[in-house]
Amino acid sequence: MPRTLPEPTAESFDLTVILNALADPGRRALMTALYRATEPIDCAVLVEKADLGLSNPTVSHHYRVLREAGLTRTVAEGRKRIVRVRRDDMEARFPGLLPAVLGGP
Amino acid sequence: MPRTLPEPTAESFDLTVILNALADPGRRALMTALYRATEPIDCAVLVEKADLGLSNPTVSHHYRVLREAGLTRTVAEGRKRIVRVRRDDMEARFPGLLPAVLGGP
DNA sequence: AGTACGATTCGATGGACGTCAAAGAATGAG
DNA sequence: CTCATTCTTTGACGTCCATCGAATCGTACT
Repeated sequence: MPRTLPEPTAESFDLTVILNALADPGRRALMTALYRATEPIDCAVLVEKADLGLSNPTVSHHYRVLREAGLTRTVAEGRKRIVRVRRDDMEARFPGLLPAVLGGP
Repeated sequence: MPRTLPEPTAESFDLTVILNALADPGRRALMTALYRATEPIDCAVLVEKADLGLSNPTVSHHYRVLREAGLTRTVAEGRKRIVRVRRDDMEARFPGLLPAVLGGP
């Protein structure tokens, strides 16, 4: 039974929070890898792709920051966490921001 | 005799530093006001436009952070500081970033 | 039930950041 | 030359943040 973890509405996005989230190299590495993936992806798989040298609690913390900034949507499916970029909401509120920061269209 | 204050080359721009600079509301207010101005502008005039409730040392600190991130170019002319956005360098390194963050084209 | 596994939370620690008051240059006026 | 004005630097203070180890929680598998 999939549960969507708490996240802000697109209307309540705060640019300061978003830029702070993207300002951290680890989080941006996660976002870049996630941004390239066209499909929702398992958090554990993504963190391997990003290849950060960070402990599990720290990675979990970064996922939370990204989600609470509105950059990602996380769905809990059993033990796994499936994460994706909220492209449409981000494009609606801050057009062109993600492409500019993460590269590519 | 105008002196250009120290600044990084466009090649050495660091996205982490740039996003950190833009993540602060006060600095972003300065940048937004500066971005709208098509001409180089006196720092003191700009800070009035932005209307931050900050002390002089703090404003000076923010100007320095923006400059050292590569976002602005500051030229000292006598007692004045003339500042402008490094549009071309920013567009060359991170196309679309400033428009996306500061709004408008 | 019990165990194993993945993710989160808690507590602590070290460092970075924003802020200001006071001291320190630099420049223009008298 | 001296003084006054304006910006910058320094030092200090409080706060926030990234990070990790250990403990906790929830789920799946036997």
